Amino acid sequence: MSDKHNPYVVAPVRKALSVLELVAERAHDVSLATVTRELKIPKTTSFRYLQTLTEAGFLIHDLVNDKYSVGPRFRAIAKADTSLHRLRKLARPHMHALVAEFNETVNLGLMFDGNISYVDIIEANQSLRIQGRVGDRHPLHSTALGKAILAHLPDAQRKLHLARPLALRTSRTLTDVETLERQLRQSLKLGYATETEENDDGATCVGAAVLDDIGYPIAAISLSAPRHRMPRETLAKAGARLAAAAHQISAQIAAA
Amino acid sequence: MSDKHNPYVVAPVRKALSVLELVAERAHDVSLATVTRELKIPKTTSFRYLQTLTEAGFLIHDLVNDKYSVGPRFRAIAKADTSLHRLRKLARPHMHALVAEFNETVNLGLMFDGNISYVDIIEANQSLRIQGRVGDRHPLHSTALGKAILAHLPDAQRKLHLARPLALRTSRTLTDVETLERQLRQSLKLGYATETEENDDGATCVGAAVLDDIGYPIAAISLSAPRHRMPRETLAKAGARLAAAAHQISAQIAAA
DNA sequence: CATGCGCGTTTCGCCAAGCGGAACATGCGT
DNA sequence: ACGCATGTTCCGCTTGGCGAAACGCGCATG
Repeated sequence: MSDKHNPYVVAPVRKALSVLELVAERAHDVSLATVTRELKIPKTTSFRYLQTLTEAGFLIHDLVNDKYSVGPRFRAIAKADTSLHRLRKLARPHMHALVAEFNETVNLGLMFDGNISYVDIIEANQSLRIQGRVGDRHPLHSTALGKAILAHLPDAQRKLHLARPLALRTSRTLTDVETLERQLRQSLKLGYATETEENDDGATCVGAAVLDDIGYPIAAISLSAPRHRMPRETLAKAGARLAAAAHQISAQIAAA
Repeated sequence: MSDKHNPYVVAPVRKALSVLELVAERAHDVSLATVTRELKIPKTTSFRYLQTLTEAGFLIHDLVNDKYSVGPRFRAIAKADTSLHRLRKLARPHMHALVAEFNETVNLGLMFDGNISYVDIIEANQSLRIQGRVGDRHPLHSTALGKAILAHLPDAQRKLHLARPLALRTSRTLTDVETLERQLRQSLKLGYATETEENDDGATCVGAAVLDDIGYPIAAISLSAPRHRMPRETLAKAGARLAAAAHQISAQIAAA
């Protein structure tokens, strides 16, 4: 594509990104005149792109000095991207180790819009396996990922989540808040959460929360297997291993 | 501006940034269909913006899974911005302390395109003071900032810079490479560089390099004063203090 | 103090490119 | 094998992105 002109490129977008790059890479605030001179574009064009990037929050306009610099939206998404990229990077070796040990699918998920969002999945090398998909959303209350996160939330936040209607996913889905709260307290003690056919028939999962440096649950990892491959002892062993892995990931995150 | 429509905003740019935000904030790779659904835009429009952002390097397109994720150009400028922002933030208190102690102007500069670029300046509280401007470019060989950086460059890089024509800024500008090399070696020993009326008539400056964690000079700080306010003892004292400040800034940078 | 210049902002007419719907291509699931 | 969802290509339309010119403002200079 570098030697072939892409007919779908929207030229104003391309040029505005050049303006953003110039401002972000310059060590100091940039004037409209500097943008015009260095990118060799008409000053009304510079003016429009600077206004657009500022309106979108990617730049800020210092009205006193008539200079532009990087804005909060750019920094926010840069930080989001860095955090997520780093979380995945730190978690992956642990997930691979868990798959190697148990030969079951291991998932990394985040809480997003009051649900669990699957961020990364490393699949077991078996024909019969629990198969989530990256990008899928599932409820908090009926997944091991979700329950692990709920267990570590501050009381007020957890109560808010559990106050919402709790969907029946299977006949075994827990929807009684008191029962759930009791289970979550137990999970907090154990260091891992479990769900048995609460989200998908035939599936058992065990999950553990990944915490930030102040103990807030930012993600969770889980291991999923068909129920018959998860006798009580295996579940407890997997739970302990997930808790240890989640703890290591949390420590690595905090060490930055 | 939030309750008033800005007529200069370029709509495609604004919308494309929304696409970039969506992808950067999503914890996993995003499909064209997801962008279309979540931003409620026609799929050909999604397609165009995704192609444009990818062409610009802000996103990458995983052709196997037909998913988009954050690309190298976005990460590069995010990193550049973070680094510069952090450098300024770490340096500022040290610069303020130096101004407080000597009551002369203190500058932070970077090497940029073979010149020194002034990034931040804290001015002395005196009528007669040396007045640079943020954004100004000056030669390496005739400024304390530049000489401090040159002193710490690897031999090959320093030789390349000194091989270029060395402009006469004042009658005292050094242009003989051997003399400069000898002075730079001395600066390396002292921990600071000086220039006396080599860049501006009447001005004396002393500067020290800020190094990264592998010892490469990424920036420099300097103090500028009218020559008569800089007797030999003051110069030496300022030099030692600048060296100490630069060293502390370097350590803070490395501690991340 | 007046003038000129540089910079940023506003206006205006032009035209081409951005837009979006439709059609097409592909791959996957049933 | 068929239907559906997703991604890509095509096409005609219209409107908004463009850039030159004009205007406003502030600063430097004589």
